[in-house]
Amino acid sequence: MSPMPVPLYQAKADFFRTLGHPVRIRVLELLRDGPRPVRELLTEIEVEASNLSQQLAVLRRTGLVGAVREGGTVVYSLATPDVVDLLATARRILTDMITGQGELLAELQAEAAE
Amino acid sequence: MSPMPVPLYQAKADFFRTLGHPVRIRVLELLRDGPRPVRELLTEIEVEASNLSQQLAVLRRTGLVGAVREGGTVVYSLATPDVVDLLATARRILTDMITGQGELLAELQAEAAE
DNA sequence: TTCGCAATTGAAGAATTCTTCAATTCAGCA
DNA sequence: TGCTGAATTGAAGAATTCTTCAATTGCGAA
Repeated sequence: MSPMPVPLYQAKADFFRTLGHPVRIRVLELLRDGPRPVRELLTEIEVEASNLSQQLAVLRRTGLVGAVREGGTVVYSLATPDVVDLLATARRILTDMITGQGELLAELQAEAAE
Repeated sequence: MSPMPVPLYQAKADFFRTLGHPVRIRVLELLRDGPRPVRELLTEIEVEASNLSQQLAVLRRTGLVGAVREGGTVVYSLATPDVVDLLATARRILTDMITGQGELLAELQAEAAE
């Protein structure tokens, strides 16, 4: 059983880390439905333009999104549709965990009522 | 079209952020194959005991893993098997993205062939 | 009890990431 | 040319996360 080469889990961690920001999550979810110009992302995400640009830059560096200039605007899109699967799986896990907490809460309440 | 409630993408971001650390990734991948005592994780992951404990605490708080004390040792396990899907999807995306950067690609393929 | 091992905790400084501001680039148009 | 709106960039301080150390807890054996 060979040990996992060192740089690999670092790469995986870096990858997940780029997803670990609310604005970047929002961008990816908006791009699920197709390419969008920055201007449009900006109207849906309440954040300063320069901040959005910073987060878009992070996503670009990681290679999760691509950007194309079209005249005066820049249009962003997902680099791979797999991202959609990832977000869906994450949501499922989150749902499970919240449900689990709900059950736990219910148990605690039932217990307290005895 | 109602906007996504604010705390939700924050929750998603927090979730991904807990995955954004090489030691935590390693732990989750080791737990894929079943529950393991801390002592055993420690032999496979080269890190100080207190550091591993800190990272395990992060995973516990997020609810991704569970811990049970068995005598002198503590055994960890995945809280939900969905985590396995998430890691697999992430690997697929990484594979897509780094095609052309030989080293990492080879490692990913070797891992997939296990 | 007391010792020893396994694991965790709290806290401090180091390192990284975020947010914001000012300045800059780029394209289109008067 | 110069002006405007769109988007990006660089840099600084603020905020968060990491690593490490020392101290502590829990449990079984002597």
